[in-house]
Amino acid sequence: MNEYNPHEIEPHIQLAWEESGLYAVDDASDKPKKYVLEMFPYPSGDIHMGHVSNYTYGDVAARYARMRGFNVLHPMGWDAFGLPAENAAIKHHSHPARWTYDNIDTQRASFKRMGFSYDWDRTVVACDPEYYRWGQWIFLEFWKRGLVERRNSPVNWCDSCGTVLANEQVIDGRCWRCDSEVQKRDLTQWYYKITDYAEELLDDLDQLTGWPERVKQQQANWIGKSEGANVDFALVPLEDSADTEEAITVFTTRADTLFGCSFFVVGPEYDGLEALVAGTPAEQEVLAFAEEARKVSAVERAQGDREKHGIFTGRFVVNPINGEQVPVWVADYVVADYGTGAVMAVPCGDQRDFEFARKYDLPIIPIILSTDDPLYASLASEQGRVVTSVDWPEAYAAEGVLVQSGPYTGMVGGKHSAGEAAIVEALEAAGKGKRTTEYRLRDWLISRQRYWGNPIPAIHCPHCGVVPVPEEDLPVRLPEDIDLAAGETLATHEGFVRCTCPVCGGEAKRETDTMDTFTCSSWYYMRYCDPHNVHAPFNSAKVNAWMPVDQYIGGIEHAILHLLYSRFFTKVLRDAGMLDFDEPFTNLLCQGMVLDANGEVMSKSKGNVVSPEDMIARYGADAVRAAMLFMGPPDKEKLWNDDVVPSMLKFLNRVWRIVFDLVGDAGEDTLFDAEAAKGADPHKLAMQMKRERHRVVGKVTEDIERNNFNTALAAIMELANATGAFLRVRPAEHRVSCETGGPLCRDVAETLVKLLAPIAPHFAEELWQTALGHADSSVHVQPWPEFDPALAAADEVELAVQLNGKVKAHITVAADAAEEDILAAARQTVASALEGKTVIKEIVVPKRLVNLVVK
RNA sequence: GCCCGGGUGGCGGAACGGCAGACGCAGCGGACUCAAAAUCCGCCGCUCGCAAGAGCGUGUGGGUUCAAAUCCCACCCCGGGCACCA
Repeated sequence: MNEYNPHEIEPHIQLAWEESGLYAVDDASDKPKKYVLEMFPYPSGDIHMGHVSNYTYGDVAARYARMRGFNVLHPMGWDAFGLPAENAAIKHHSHPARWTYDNIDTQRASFKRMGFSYDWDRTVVACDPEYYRWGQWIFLEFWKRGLVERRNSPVNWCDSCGTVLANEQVIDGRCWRCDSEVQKRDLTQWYYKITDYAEELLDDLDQLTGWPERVKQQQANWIGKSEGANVDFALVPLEDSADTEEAITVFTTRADTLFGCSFFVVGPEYDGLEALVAGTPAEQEVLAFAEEARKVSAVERAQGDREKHGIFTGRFVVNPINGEQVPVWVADYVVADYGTGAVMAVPCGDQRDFEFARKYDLPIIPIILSTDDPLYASLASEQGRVVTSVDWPEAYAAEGVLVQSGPYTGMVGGKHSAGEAAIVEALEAAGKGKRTTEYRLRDWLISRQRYWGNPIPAIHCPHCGVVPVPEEDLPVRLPEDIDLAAGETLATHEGFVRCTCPVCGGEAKRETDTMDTFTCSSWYYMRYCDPHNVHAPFNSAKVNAWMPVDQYIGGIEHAILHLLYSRFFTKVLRDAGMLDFDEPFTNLLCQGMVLDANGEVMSKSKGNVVSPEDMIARYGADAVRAAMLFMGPPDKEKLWNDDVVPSMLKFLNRVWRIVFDLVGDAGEDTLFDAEAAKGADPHKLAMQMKRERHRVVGKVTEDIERNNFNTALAAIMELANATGAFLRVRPAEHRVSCETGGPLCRDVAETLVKLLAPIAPHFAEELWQTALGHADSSVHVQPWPEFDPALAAADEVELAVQLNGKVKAHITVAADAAEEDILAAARQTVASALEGKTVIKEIVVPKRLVNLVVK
């Protein structure tokens, strides 16, 4: 009897797969397509358990789809630009490319050892000029379409990374990569105008029925749509000024509360602040206050409830709804880059304004109330203005009824209320307001002041301005002769910077910023569909044939970043006529983190990292794969437990023996137990075996379809257990007969092997070729086992008998027994408990239970 | 504060409103063995009981239902996202 030895079989099977090109994809196949994709890795070094989980899920999905008869595209590549490579190069006095490609080699070897079924011929490496060239091409396309902008504005600067960051890369005021504090700086930078697509990016979330709710929610939060109006407040001129035309515009979602506006606030970053206070008595004080307020760091600002500070500017504006003059304050609670950087303050309806009014003793005018409020009756009929500043503990921000609001008194107020609509309409008619929508989403800042990235294809000409590099000159190559350790950068690299203007031919300077690494990952999944194209980023027909990705798998940390940017790219390229779909990823699986046994994140500094390579070396890749799948549902966090891996090896060993027993020669049964077999009914056993085989195939199929890999594997274990029990008592003389041996046993053996093929691919392949004798074929291109629900159905079922919902006994009845017969049997079983009681209701749930309600 | 998840044995986790704890780990007992490992068989939520059995059990408190881990209401705790966004 041979033994299962993963270390012997895995390498030679991997080699055989590679030599036969088993996983090469044929574009011309007439099978239906299935695109299974996992987020490509950053080549940071050896693979970790997060990679194992991510890519094992993908590999199971891909292998399963292949066996279901799909033409499966399952590629792999590397997200190879980025700062870690550059830092490593500086540290080791080498070149980022070297570190990157070394790590890619390491990871590729590990992925092969894991047995992942990629078409390696389609590999995309983001730092390869053959790839980044087309990223530049796409940049130029965006430029043509008016989606590239270069502008000066306050940006997030990370000093330790030495570059600016996109909003999405700032987490609680800190850099996403190095966690150091981000500062605000005024710089001229390059942007992709993702806000042009804000509306569609939000609306189309509804189409994504195959995405987890939490991811869609996060994107919706991030885009942050608010419907409201811009309202103009005319500035009251200073006495010695003749200018009466000026106005300050605010954005508000609560125009219904306009009658309660008792003051007006601009933020310390407000553009026109200097002009506003010029010549006022407190000019210097106000400017000093604003300067001080601007110094507060992003981290500090992110700390929730901060005390509000403000100062009166000495100026007044006119409330457009009633002509009242209200004072203009500068205060630190106004967000600079949202809306217009100025707000109308309604302390009655807004908690922040309320607190500010309390602190600085500004009027609070009640204009919206609940009808339950004791004030309501008096104010509803009141003709004059009532101002109160004491009674309320907090602002009334909910929906309510408007009072003291002129013609709008009595209307419903609140966001999107009738009162709001009426007032905005009146403002629009008067030319003092305009309905508008604001988004929290900002344009995507894509320029980075780093070497190891895709160069922005632009040229600065003293005569022609900033001009695009002509398409035929692409790619703008990164110079290889650069000494980063010596402090050299693209900007100091003479050979890179000096160029001629493509428009006038004069001397010019090349743009020295590179693109955010997320631009590379925003379209790589399209390149996989046509990876060797030298004429275009991709052939549209090929991409339209493969895309969208049917199953995308990756970490939740990209819920906003990568997934939002990719959706944006897809929509732009669609509008450019290159794509015929709206969304890139139909189904999304966000895997949970792999944590250590105590629920802690694995990290080198904690010393709790479990090495996948170590596990493979000890137990083989198939056991590692099975353990990862068995650990829990893919989208939940998994607490890694080393003990699960050997237990999976044990399980595979067991199946190994079972398969050989099922189809091996007579007399070699290792599992047969003569004592236990005495009196066994061979025919009945065979029927049970067959039923279990069909039931489990149905269950495994359903579970894999829903990505419930843990319960799929549990079901296979059930089949193995049932088969083991069957073999234990199977009389030797029946082992080749029609029902009890022969065809049934062979069918069970092949079924077990096929069900395990996506999970333990080497193991299944070896059994398929040796034990099952299919020496010249691969189990991975066999059809998935069929199952017949009729055969899975039992002819007898056990029902629970409940009294008042509590289980008291069990009865076994024919599966098709009549309800009356079932009830009769049930009553009889619990007869003694029924004595002296009246049955007032009887419930029969077919194939499950009987409940007798008694009194 | 708003919005998503989640809370089930010693542990990881299962359960279309229908027998809570599938499957596995750990533990306990047995077979095989000189012995151990491996393998095989059995037990394994808690409490009381020699047992038959009884009672209690899915974060807490209510409710709906013949029947609730599952549905509804209120609350507590844990994880995540957004947040002075007007």
